[in-house]
Amino acid sequence: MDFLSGLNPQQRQAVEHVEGPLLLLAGAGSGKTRVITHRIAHLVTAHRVPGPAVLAVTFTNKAAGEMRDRVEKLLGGASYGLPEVSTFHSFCVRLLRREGAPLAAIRPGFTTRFNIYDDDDQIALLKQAYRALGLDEKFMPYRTALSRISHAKSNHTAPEDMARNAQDPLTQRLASVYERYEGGLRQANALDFDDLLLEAVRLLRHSAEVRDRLNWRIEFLMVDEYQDTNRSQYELMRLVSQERKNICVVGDEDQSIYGWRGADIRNILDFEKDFPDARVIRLEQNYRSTKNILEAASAVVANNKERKGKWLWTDSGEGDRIGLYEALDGENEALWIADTIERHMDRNPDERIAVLYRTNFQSRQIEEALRRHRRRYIVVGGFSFYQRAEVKDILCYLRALASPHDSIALLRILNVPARGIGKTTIEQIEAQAAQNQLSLWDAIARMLEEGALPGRAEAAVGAFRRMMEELAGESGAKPLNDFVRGVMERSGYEKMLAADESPDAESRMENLNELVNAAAEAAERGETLADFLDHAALVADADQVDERAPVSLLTVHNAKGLEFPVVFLAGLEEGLFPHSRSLNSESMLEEERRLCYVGMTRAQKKLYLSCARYRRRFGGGPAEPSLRSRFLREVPATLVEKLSPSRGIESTPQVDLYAEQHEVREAVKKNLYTGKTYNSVDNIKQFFAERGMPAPRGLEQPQAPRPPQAAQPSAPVYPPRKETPPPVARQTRPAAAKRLAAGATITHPKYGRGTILRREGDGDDAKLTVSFPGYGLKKIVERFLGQKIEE
DNA sequence: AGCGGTGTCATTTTT
DNA sequence: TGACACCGCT
Repeated sequence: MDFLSGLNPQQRQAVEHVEGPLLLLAGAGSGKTRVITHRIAHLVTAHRVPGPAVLAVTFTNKAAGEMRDRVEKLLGGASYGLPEVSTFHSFCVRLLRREGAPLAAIRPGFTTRFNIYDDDDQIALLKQAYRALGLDEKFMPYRTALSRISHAKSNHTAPEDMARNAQDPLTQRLASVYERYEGGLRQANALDFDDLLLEAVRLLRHSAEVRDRLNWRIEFLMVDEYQDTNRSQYELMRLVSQERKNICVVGDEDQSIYGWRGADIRNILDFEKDFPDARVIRLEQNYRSTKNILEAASAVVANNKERKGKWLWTDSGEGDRIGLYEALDGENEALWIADTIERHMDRNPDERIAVLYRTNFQSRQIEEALRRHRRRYIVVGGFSFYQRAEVKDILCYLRALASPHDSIALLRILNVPARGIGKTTIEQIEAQAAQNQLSLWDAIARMLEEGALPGRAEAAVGAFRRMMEELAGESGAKPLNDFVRGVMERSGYEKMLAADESPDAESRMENLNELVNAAAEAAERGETLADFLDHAALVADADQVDERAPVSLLTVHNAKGLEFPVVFLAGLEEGLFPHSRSLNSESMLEEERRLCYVGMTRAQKKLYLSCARYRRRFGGGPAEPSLRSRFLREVPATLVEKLSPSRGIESTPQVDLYAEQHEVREAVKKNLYTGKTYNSVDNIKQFFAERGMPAPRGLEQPQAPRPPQAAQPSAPVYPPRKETPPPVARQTRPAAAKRLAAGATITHPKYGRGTILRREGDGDDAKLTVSFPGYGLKKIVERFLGQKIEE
């Protein structure tokens, strides 16, 4: 078989590279998956490398699955043995389960039957730590604490280190939360996602035997999306490849968008330093987008300093210019998007369309507008199957049955369904556990023995314990799916749902049936309960990305790795994209810019950019004026076609147009809009069914006629404002009221440097909304700022 | 133990 | 707007 034909010279070089470190800088749409899979196939067939001696590591299950499929297809049914394609985390789990025993020497209590704690579990553990320390979320939001702890862990900062180096009382206390958090993990013999990597690294450092064995087995290592690796992933990959140095990393520094999660862009920027004899190959030919799209995106990202520098080129034609629409407000932006989508679909019904945005809340208005056109769409993101509350509940039963000392799992189900174990009782048990360093399960046992609980509580807790013991006795005695079903029945969970009259109880029951199906499939594959739980923890596979959906709504982060013929990138405004939290740090701003680059390069044929002059940030408040994103200014004007209505806000609102729009809006509110988010086909179908309407186009066989009231909102007109003068003021009136316009940087005596996002009012009453790094958004009366103006 | 009212707060999220 | 934690009531 020949895996070299059909490749461009650089791709071919990469595929033919055999020994030694290789850095593959693969620009967007440059065919990197093709190169990786072909290189694997080439190694196996031309160089007689046994399949299993190749390890390819990715971040997502989806990427791993795709790669595995493609390699299998390339190698056909031949008997080379298949390479190992795995996510970082599942690779670590496998390693730790199989060969992790030596870790017990340096991590007392560790066994290879550890539990895996996901997000929810982490938060539950944090809550417990807060409670024990008498803290509440006002001290620090859970998410923030979690992120800080995660960063600390990944940098090998122990709780003691954090406490010692703490510069402020907040960090001081966080250190004790961190300590408790770690203690809770140990107590339950649990590893969080960070630990899976960290412990794998520790294992390989600690045990020369395990390390050598692994290095001997894995001859070639490939790492995908290298720009998104964090420190421990980097260390892990180094350890795995240290013997032969046959490490090939593939990535694009311009697409590094997970710095906030600990990804370290230096891993890719410094690869040549870390591996001095590394070969570097750039894949710069883009096979995805038109010339105009590519140039526009490249021009934007070229403003970044932290990059190795690439310039993508393409053989394809110029294509259309980039459409730019400046709407009056978020609603009109959404209406315009929906309208433009309709026109596209009329002309080209088979071209998939994506609407990308920076933050999830933006999807609401767009959904609303699409629903008005009865256009079928999906929202990517949101809850995956295994994260749903009811699924998680049953999984926690299973976990608590498989490992009774998994206190977080036990805590979650202790009184679900309600069985008379109240808050006070739970607190007592927790206190007992904390005092004597026991798991909740052991604490329960001891309190029952000692008669330490009041009569009613004792009966309830005792009954719970007996139930769990009985259930545990049945584990393994019957097929997994029967066991799961049994748990649902005996725990009373099924009964609880049956008694629930609320409309979504039915769908929750369906989800649980689905869980039983999943268990049945696992059983057929010969998996044990423990295998099944690993799978549930590591595979958050959602029923998401429906490839058939003609219109997808998703965040730019979620769009990474995808491509669409038509792409809308919405909400390009200062403070939204780039996000306000990034405005004060150069490196964060560069990440926003990369994010913008990722968004733009998803488009194959047509790219639309849009922004709004006014935007309603949260619920009810008035729409507030906003500034065009700096990224828009970075797109060369020659590549842009302005689509904004000629009759802009400068002109007086025309009453008839406004009235017409107003009517439409009212109709929308009455007939269609419920304020809820519908993100599955079934929901949309149900939504229309409830209202006795025909289902949206594409959902039903006979195509429903276009609703007559779907008017074309072509010339958006803004309702007269009550207080603030029209926004034109800001852009055409040069420095009328002092020079503190949005975008300027100021220095505040207390908060330091900050960027002005908004200005309200005038004269002495002028209020500024300023984003300060580390403090968030603050409103400040201009008068009090004195002369602290920097620019 | 479970409810309803009130206050607070709002990125991005591969595993 | 809407998700949540908390409080006080029953």
